[in-house]
Amino acid sequence: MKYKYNTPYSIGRQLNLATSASNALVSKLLEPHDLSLAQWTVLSSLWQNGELSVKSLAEIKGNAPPATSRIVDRMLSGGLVERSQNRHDRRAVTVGLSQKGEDLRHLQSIYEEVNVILLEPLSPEESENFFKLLNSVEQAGRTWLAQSKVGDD
Amino acid sequence: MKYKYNTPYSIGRQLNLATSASNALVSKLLEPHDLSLAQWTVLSSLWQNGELSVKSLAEIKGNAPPATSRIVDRMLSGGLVERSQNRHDRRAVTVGLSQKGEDLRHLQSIYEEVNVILLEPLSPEESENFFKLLNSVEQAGRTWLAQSKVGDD
DNA sequence: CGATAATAATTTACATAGAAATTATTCATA
DNA sequence: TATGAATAATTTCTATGTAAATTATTATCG
Repeated sequence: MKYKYNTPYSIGRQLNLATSASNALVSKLLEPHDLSLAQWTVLSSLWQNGELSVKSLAEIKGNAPPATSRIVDRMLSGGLVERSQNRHDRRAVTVGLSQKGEDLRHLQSIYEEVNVILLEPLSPEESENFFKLLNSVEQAGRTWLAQSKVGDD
Repeated sequence: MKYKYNTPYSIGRQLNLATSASNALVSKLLEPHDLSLAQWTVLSSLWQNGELSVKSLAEIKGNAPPATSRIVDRMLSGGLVERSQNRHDRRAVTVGLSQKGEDLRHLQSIYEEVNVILLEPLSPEESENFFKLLNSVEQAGRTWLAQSKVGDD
């Protein structure tokens, strides 16, 4: 079979393909440390910001609280984080690093390795531009979604 | 809380954020038609290429066969596709459109609507460039992954 | 002040994804 | 041509994601 399939000129499709390649790469790098990408993301948020609520962790990762709540559960079992009650708001939970989680702080820089690998074919200007384009597209998507909710489509 | 959180300058993170916004947008557009993104993707592949094997569908979508096998199962139950045995290779399965799946062909163009929404803030040149950059990044990731397997890291 | 609305987290239900193992079939080659 | 390697699909297991419902707590406002 010489020619490949017909595929649409779809930004959504290309976004998914690139993201899935990126995520596979990160998973590979994290494998020796027994960390999933989702877990690394939580640790990274804590390394950079200190203690955070589940809501904040979810915001940073860009997904819904239930997903984050479960990841934190697993990380608790794995001894990577600690959970305590927020003193000022008893609804809220404070998630912080355990000693074990703190000791992995050197893994923070993995995202830089990934940047280097993914951006290898691009010039510094193109790389910078790419990041900005991704951000524009994300904002355009979110803006449309927010408006579609107002209109109650 | 005036200032947002500290987040890494991570291409992987920005890819995930943009992709998740895009996917949420598509899901919203497909909702009235009772289709998931995964199902639309299978239909789109069939609309553009005619009958395909599970392996081919998985390749086009860019994921592993088990995922595709399951989606096809659900679509069979929903009457969107038909399954038959490949005449030349009895291991292979041929997935084709049912009448119901054929009747949804007008939904093929949804990806163009999504392109318009996501690329709205960009000029045509920037849009074209963005698509190429996504492709470069995907290839860089896949190349690295393939090499890491040879080296048996 | 007290009723109602909003918020934080979790639970449940369901869809999706990958890896590994399994089965059936085909290919390659000695 | 017979046997071992490769391939196509599926099943099982585990991890992850969203949406909706639930619980507990806090905020708002008449």
